[in-house]
Amino acid sequence: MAKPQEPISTVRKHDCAKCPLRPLPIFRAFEQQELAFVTRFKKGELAVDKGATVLVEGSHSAHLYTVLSGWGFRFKLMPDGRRQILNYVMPGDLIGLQGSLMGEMQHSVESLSPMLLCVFERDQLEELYRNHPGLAYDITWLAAREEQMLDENLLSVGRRSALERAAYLMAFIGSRAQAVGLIGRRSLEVPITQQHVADTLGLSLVHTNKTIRKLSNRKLIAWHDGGCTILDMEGLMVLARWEGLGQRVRPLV
Amino acid sequence: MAKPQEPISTVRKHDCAKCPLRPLPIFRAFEQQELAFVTRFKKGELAVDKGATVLVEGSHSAHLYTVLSGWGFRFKLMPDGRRQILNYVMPGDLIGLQGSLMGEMQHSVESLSPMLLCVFERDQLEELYRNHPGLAYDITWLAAREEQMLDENLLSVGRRSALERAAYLMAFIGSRAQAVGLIGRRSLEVPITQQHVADTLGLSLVHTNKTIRKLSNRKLIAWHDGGCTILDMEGLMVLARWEGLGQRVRPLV
DNA sequence: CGGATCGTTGAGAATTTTCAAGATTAGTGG
DNA sequence: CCACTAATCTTGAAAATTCTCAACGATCCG
Repeated sequence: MAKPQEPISTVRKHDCAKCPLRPLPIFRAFEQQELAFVTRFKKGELAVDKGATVLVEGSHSAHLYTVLSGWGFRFKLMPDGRRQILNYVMPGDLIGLQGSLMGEMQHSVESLSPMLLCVFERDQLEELYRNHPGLAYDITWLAAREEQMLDENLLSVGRRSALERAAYLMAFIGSRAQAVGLIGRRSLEVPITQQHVADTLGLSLVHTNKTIRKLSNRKLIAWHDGGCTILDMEGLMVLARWEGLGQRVRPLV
Repeated sequence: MAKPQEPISTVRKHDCAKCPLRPLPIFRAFEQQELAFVTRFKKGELAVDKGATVLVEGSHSAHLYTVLSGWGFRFKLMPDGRRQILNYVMPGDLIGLQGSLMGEMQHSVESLSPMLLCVFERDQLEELYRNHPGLAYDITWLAAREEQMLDENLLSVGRRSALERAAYLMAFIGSRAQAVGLIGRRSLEVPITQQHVADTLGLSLVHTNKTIRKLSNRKLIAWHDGGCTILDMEGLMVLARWEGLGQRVRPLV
């Protein structure tokens, strides 16, 4: 596991009206009035390095974030150090909602690359719900989407073989990343280590290594130090017996 | 797997003002005005038998439900029949939200006992968000809680040994059931088969049987045909290395 | 150079699955 | 009442998967 570093905050603030994410076809268009509120809701930006702990289990964060750029992951630890990665976070994802609503964070979030996060204040959530039902609905929508992804991940860890699981994970990450333009058409590059894969799939590092090798041999992915490239999304999905996410237009808060 | 039966609907309608659930200490008190809306929001009740399919993957349900009484579970199937149980549903739980928000159900729900469900209409969700921000907030809260439980389940399936996993599951179900008065102080009776346990833990039926035997031998649970009794919640939690759910007061919609 | 991270490999050990069979119980139709 | 079926739980043993242990190679960086 990478040694977590401290977040580094910056003052620079992207204008929500010129949000680089919102024009993507995957995100629904916003009303002028919604945009205005979000602009006001946004308190600033947080820039973190690769390997930084963005949110930590057990803490009471006063903030929630929307990922503007970069990769990260959500995870839980057991007292004896076993780690389970729950999901990956990518641009457009809202993180810290659980902590904001229910008080204490029940999981941590760490970055896989430098990340830029839009910072919102928990205390303004109430106002959002009171005055902007459309945005409130969007937040619930995003929570339901996270739940749906967790359902898929749980099915995978519980019922797929090691090889299927690894194929599913690569296809899952790849298709999500593609939808938000994180990876180009020809450079499906994912910045994770085999330890991350192991902790996501619920497998040992050694067995993960051997499983990844099989995917490489089949030319479905290519692994290089500190990351991998997805070569054949279609093939991965077939191997995993996975239908793919319904990638419908979604809100961006 | 039990053969799913058809739901049976009834006309009888509990008065929300006399809701048998709301007085429980685990649920937060409602404003008079919230209660009034919920009463209007509630379209009726659905009574289903044990083994009924309440919601089915792939369908577009126009309803969502709050469980008034009984047990059930959420699950996903793979094309070849492998089944993963994602979570259990108990009184006070809201089901069908994913389907209502995102269109198509991505999982199914089946009953483990006769159940009584309060029926709400998807179309009125919008009005709820527009006019009752407190309730909207509650719904998001419930979605976040579901996500939190899924996180725990995923950690368990991914990183706990078979014995720990089984212990966790029993403690998890037991503590949730206790919180909503589903099981009395001395009769911690859970109506599930070993096949359900296997499909929850991601284990084979045979190995699940042997694992459950170990829990029985340690006097942590007692298994009888078609269900089990939890004997030692504390012991189960220690064995699973599980801290328990933060059982805070929660909303009931 | 020395330390740290990351990936790779072989081999034995442990866990878990699969296969096959049987016991018990409850319900059903004759 | 009885024969029969279906569901559930049990058990043993072989097979397959996965884990642990123990190395080692490569790269990067101060």
